[in-house]
Amino acid sequence: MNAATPQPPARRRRMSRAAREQQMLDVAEEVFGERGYQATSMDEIAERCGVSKPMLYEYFGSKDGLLVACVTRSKAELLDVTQKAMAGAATPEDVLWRGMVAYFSFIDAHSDSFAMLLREPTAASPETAEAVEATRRQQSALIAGVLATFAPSAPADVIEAYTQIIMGASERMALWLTSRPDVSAEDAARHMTDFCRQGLSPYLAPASPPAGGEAPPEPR
Amino acid sequence: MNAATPQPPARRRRMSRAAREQQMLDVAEEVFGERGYQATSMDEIAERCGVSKPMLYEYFGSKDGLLVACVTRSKAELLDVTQKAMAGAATPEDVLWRGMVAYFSFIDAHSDSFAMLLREPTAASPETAEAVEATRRQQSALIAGVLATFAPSAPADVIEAYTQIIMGASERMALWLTSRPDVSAEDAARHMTDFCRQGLSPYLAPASPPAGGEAPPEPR
DNA sequence: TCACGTAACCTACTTCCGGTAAGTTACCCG
DNA sequence: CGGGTAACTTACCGGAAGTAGGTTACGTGA
Repeated sequence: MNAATPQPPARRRRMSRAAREQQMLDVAEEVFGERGYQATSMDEIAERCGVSKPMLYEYFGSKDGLLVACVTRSKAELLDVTQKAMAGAATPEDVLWRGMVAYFSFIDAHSDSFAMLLREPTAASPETAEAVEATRRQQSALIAGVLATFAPSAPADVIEAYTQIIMGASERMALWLTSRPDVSAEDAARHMTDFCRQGLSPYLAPASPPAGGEAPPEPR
Repeated sequence: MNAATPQPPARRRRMSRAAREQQMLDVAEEVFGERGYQATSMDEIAERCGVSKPMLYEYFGSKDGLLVACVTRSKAELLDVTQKAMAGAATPEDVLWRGMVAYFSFIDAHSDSFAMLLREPTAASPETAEAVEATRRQQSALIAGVLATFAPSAPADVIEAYTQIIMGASERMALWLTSRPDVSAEDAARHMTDFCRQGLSPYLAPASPPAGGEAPPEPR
């Protein structure tokens, strides 16, 4: 793959800690995405970085540590994109719609590495799984917040349960999306918002204006 | 460690292929559940079976193969229990309710090993992940069937999407359930059915009788 | 009841990979 | 231009997956 590009400057350069770290994460994300966590060896990642294995351990401590770093970075980016997208919304419905579109679009664009992120994160030790679960909690917090404004009359346990429902549904939907080239991110978002709007209807804020207008393109 | 217990019947018995296979699956499910996939060694499973490692390879080919066999067996059992529970239902709503209760109850009862099943299955090679995904498709088929009777007016793509939504939501909900001792399987089932009934309402069969009566205990 | 074939089983190994110790080299700064 | 530091390497260990080939218990027919 890189046989034709033996690095323009044939000499390998020393890089600053920060730069090397980002490069390692880029490479690791790519290789994990290609091969899966198990099938990836640290030696291969190191080689693709043009560096030797102990460097990876210097920076990330362990293979698990590297995976967690990848997941953390990607999820943070995903969360950021989603949050920014929702910021411009007027109505709660619009928040939901924009959030979903941003979420699915991002995953669709990064599908190769994200398939791993959505399924692989639990690959290793319980502590690793816990670290990954922690990033998921950030996302739950965001969703719970949306739900609380969207359905202010819902009791706390319902909010909590529905947060889990929406998280699980979104992840599975994202996986489905990556396996179906004919389904667009908007399609996925529309199905999700349709389902969720109805699901939440018993708790809907009564004061919701008569449909934003540019928001969800109508259940067809 | 085992110095004090030199096995009550000091002689180890030879077992038939079928019996040994089931015992191995039982032990593997237990150990995977305790330690997680990665942290479990084939030697440990073999030792707990009172047998040596090559036997495991004789029967299951590889560590992945053993995991797949565990998952397949458990998921088949889960599917069976769920299907049987739904068989006795009168209305579509009741089908949904009974299915959910059976599903969550089963997972709650087997929580230790099922936490692994729900999160760990993708831990290994892509082929393994695919094998596990295949068992998931059986479950999708069941759900899609329920949806088709529940919401006969829904178009095919909606059925498909909602199937994924419900699968993901159920799995996430199951995970949440196992981490929350104060939440019962019925609680989880109630939240799911409430949400789904509403979510599906635009496509509901018009002829659905005015609420079963003994089915979902009312959204509180 | 005893030989005998087969299938369950084991010992002893190779290989591969995660992880580490200890030494080396490029670069920055005075 | 010399010294110090931080990026980097080689060469190794231990442990677990997977395997080759031999051994022993058990059912079965004479």
